Amino acid sequence: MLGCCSTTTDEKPISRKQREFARREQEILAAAVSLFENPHWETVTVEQIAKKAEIGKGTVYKHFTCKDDIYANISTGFMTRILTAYRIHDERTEIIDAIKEIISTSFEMFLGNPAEARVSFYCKRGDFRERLTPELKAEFEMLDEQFTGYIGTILQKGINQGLLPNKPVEHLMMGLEATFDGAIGSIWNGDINCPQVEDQETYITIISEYMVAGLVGLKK
Amino acid sequence: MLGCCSTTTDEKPISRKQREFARREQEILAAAVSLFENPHWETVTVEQIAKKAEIGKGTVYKHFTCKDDIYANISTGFMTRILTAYRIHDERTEIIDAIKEIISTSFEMFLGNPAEARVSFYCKRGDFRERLTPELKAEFEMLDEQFTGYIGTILQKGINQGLLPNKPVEHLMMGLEATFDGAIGSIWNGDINCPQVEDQETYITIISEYMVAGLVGLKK
Amino acid sequence: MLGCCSTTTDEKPISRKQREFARREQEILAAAVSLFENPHWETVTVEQIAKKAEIGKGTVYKHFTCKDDIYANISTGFMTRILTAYRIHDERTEIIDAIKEIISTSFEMFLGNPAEARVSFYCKRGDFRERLTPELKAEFEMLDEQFTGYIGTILQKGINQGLLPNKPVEHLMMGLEATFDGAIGSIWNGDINCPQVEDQETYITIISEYMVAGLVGLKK
Amino acid sequence: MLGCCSTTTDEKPISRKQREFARREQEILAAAVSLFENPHWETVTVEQIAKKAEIGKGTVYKHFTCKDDIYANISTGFMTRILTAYRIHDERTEIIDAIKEIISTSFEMFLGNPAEARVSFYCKRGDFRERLTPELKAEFEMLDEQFTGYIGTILQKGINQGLLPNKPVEHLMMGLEATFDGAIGSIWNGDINCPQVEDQETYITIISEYMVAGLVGLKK
DNA sequence: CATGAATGAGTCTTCATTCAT
DNA sequence: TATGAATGAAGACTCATTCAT
Repeated sequence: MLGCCSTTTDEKPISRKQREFARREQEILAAAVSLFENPHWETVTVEQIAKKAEIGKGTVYKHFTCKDDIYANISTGFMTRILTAYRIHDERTEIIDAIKEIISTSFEMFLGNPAEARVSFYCKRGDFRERLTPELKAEFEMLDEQFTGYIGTILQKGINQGLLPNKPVEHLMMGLEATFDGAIGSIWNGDINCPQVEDQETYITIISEYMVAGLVGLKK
Repeated sequence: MLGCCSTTTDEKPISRKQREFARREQEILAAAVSLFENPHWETVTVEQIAKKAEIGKGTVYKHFTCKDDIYANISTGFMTRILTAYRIHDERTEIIDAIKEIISTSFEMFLGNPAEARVSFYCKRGDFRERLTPELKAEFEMLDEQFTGYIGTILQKGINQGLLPNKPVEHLMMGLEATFDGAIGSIWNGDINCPQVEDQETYITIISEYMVAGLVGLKK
Repeated sequence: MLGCCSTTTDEKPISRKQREFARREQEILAAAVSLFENPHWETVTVEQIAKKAEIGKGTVYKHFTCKDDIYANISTGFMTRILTAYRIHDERTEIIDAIKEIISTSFEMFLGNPAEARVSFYCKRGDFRERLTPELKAEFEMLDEQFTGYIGTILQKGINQGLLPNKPVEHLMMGLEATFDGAIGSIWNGDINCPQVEDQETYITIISEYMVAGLVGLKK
Repeated sequence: MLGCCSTTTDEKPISRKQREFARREQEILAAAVSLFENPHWETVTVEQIAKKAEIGKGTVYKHFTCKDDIYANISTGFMTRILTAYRIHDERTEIIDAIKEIISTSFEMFLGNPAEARVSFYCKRGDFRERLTPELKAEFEMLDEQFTGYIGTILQKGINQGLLPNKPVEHLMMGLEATFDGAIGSIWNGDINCPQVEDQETYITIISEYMVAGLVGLKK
């Protein structure tokens, strides 16, 4: 009945009222996301979200047990959408292209949805996960697995085809993830990190090439 | 004359009292650092710092104009120490080894001083830098330049020796920095990112190799 | 919608809850006023007001955006009451009597409601007005106009009837206001100013006569 | 030895050191006055005064027991200077002119020395006087008496000459003082009180005329 | 005497969460 | 179910005054 309900498969959507209630949940999340767009997203208050969603503050708590619950739902929703975006290009047979596709899709999703991406970053923190209810925790773990599973499969194919170094896929993924996370962080926070670069796009190109190079280069 | 005074070269530390005052400043910073060790470092209050340093709250404000001033001083101090650590191995002639040295030194410094490192990360944020006084801003910029200067010189040598791709050193640095930042972030935040890894050391080894590979691999 | 709402004409006070909320606002103001009674009124804290009103500190901020907002509402409320008090005697035809009536009503209101009067004095300060929201600023200006309008009309009649000197009513008002303000200030602050006087009433009589004399005396 | 010492007649100014000490006191007061020039004078801190006087904060407390003591000394000094200014025109024989002279001198002194005047206003407050040491209290009382004595004598002459109404001089003074205080207050605080007036000078002229008119007008 | 470092109570304001209607 | 008023702990920062050197 709470935030996480959006992911449970409602077998029998009983009635008008229930549908309305479900829709309200999405409205709250949408309001939150629109407010989180600015870099000081952590300072957005529950009251502001409620106002933006044109509902009462108390109602927010009918849908989400606490503020963290809102964060969590934004994050899981976003992660799900990324997975979906990945799968659109599933048919690619060239492994290296597939990897590049994943990288570029990831950049697109993160930079195109800064609010959700920022929240998702926050939701990766260990201490955040600790605070979560077991249900949400499990949901995050499931999504994490889907990510590693999806990317891991592709990397494994690359290894099998001799395109990538024969190392545990988890290890290969670490470098990718670290570079991606670091790059995104730099873009969000920092004038400091990418000053000589004319624009963001160039930066992303450089980083993307670096990611692939690091992956392939490990081979020897 | 306040916090930042630690960086001015006191030509003649006139008296006992002045020395005591300077020491007190270090005690405050040490207290802050010890408190920032925990992942919730941002929630540490000035009062807690004062209590830890066994002084009154007001005294903290005799040394630092505001909380941000404390952050900034921890960060600049840490950055200075890293630069010093880099330079110890200055005599290395093998470029690739020099790069590896920088990477491992960085990991050692960041993971060995999590509090200061965390704060330094925070101090890289653009909005933080904006809030700073011109003096501190300039100091940060100077340190930033020393970093890019130091690493840039080594990378340039690598390019000249044909060991690294002939690209602007700034571009080469971006990948390195992004991966490093991302890896550090993963370690701090996350159980999520390195689950299959037995220990942190392995993770660092993997990332370090990845960084070098990404650098060298760009060549072709 | 906050503090100032007391002055908007609630067309349909929709519900019990709304009425309760409005009442609470009055209770806060009443608590503040009762606390402002003592001469150190400026040192009264929001917390004290809240405690007196038997509510939480945070609740105060549901009704008033800041401390100044409380001051402003007390002042506008008081000014409105004075205007109402003036108008009770509207039918007077003797101009000099009307003026005396205004003077004595003013003294009664200011001395009978020292807290509100003191705050109102404070709210006349230019720097206070600057800090105000445009809405409150406008409300004050409106009230100021009503005051000058009301008194100005009477003075103008006096001029027309040849009872008062033919000068701009604004000029006539200045002397009145200065004397009144000064007298009130003396009473509030000072043992110093009226020592030989047996009691306050005598002082007021003297000042009132002086005010009228100054007004009429300018004629020649 | 403290602030108030400046008014005791040093019978034997023993030596260099003592003179230096006495001069220091004047420097502190001068620093304070220069700082009190701005309308937010009450927010000036002891530290600011010390810095301006180019001495240590502790030294201030060697000369003045507390902040109020500084206020008091500024006020008594200013009051003394006003009395001196009054007496310059002592030879005037026309009573009405003498009164006008007092009024205009007062305006000149108060508007020409806003810092000292403001402080003096503050020092007239009953609660301020209460906090004072008996010595300072007595000094203020002495000065108050000199004021009432000086002006009272002139007014009495006016009464004797049939120029002023035959009332207790104290009563006559009350109106004058109230108007003067109110006018000064209006000028300091207020955009509100003198809007239609082109400039301050006009306002003062109007008020001055009003004061004389009030005085003389009481006659009948 | 001169100093200025140290103090800590006191200020306003914010906000996630609760709960009665 | 929806609401929004109420809560109160918490936080950054100030400043008159003291006191050891």
